[in-house]
Amino acid sequence: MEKKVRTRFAPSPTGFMHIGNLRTALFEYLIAKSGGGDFVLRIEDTDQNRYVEGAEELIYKSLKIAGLKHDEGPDIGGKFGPYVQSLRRERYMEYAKELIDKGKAYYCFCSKERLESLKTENGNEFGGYDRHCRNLKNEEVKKNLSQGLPFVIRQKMPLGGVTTFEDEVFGEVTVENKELEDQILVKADGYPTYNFANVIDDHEMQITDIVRGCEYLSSTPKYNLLYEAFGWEIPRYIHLPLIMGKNPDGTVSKLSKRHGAVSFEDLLNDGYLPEAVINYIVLLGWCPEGNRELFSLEELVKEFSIKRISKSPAVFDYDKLDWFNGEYIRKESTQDFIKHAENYIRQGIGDKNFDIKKIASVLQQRLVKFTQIPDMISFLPDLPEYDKDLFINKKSKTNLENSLSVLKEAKTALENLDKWDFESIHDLILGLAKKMGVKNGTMMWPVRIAVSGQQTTPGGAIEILDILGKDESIKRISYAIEKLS
RNA sequence: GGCCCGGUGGUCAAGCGGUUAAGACACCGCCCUUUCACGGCGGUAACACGGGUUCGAUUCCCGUCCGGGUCACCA
Repeated sequence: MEKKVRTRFAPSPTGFMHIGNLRTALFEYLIAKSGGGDFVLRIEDTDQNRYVEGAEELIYKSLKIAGLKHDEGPDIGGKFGPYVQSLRRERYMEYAKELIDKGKAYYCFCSKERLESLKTENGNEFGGYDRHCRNLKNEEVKKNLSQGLPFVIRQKMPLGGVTTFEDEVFGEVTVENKELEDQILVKADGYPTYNFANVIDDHEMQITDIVRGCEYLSSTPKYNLLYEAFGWEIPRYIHLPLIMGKNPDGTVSKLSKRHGAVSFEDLLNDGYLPEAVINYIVLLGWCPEGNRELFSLEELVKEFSIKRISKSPAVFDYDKLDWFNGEYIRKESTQDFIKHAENYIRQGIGDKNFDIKKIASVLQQRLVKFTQIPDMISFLPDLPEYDKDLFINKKSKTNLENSLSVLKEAKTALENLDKWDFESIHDLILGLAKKMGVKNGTMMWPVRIAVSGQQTTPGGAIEILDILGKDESIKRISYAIEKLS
């Protein structure tokens, strides 16, 4: 029987959810779920210098918002716990010692200063560790230990030969062992390094599929050597192509802070919907079989296939994200949209008592992201100062003269209108246009300019009149008439 | 610099030896229209280069070039 798929998301608590990490989590989730397996969350906090307050909560929160529900984790438990590495600290040392006994690892007493001088000495910034302590005599090791000398434990790499592994997306990758440094497994503070803790935990938690960014591709042989040293089964590797960001000079590099908002929280604060972000990033390095692009998470679970993960890096493109966001905004129910937009709308209209629902319905059809709202509707509470040339529009056949007469007619008609709603205003204005023998545009354009003071607006003349209300609308039209007289 | 990986329009991408080389975003034009947006229609635009293999290469192999990743007591 096929073993049940188990993937894990293993972030370190850095205080933000990098978009690359989110994408990795998403793929891990999809691989687990599409195979009917489990998705495990493990916190990798082995760097005690990097402790960030509240970081773990942020991880839970982000996963929840993204809809990536884990089956095991620090917050919900599971039979392979604890799921926080600092809580598993003792076992790593035991495993490291086991490796020493097996002759696959060794104590190293080199000082950081010595290591540093190794690099500067020969002007060789890429020079690695010189394996100084690899062949220390047993007595010497014992002596150093008993003297309480600080030490690290290093992995003993084979000096020759090659290590080959199979990656599900990149295929067979071979690295010469001499390229592999005797990497540190246990640090001087007794904590394991990422590379070591990762292997131990993945094995203990019975992770079957290791999914991660392909920046780990070249260090994977080190992992395999560890698995082999322990005699453990090597998991499947699934390395994901990197997400790149555009640099100001036109080049690209691994997406990072300098490319702007790249954490999930930033994107959310920027007015993007989580569903849109998820949908967009899943298409970065993966594509479905057909031409469809819009997918819910559940649909992705059905559709996902490791076979269709691509190898080449993908540039993160805000234009496309914007498009997805617009699509998702338009798909929202009116209720949901209002829920998401309300605060932004209130921010835009200040203390004015406009109908939020009416504003929302006008916005939903043309919004790209929620943060645009205040600017888009700022003309509602306060009529901006504008140039009367705005009344001139070729397509609508308007000029200063006919705008004035249209506005005068509109004003009196509007003043006599008792019932102020979309329907009534609509009929009135259109009737007026007919009466005056002008095309609708010639009627609407001046009115819209008069009540908005802007060349482009969300919604047309009638919607704006409706939102503004009778008094304010007439006030603005009067002002325009004055301006044109 | 060593090693590893990649290279189809500006971006995401299908393709898997024979295609008029899909589709989406962006851009441009037209239509719709009450401005904008939405929607509809159309358009510009790509197989990095050089060698092989083959009747035939975007597709397979090699080299070059370009891009990225990695070389921490970070993850």
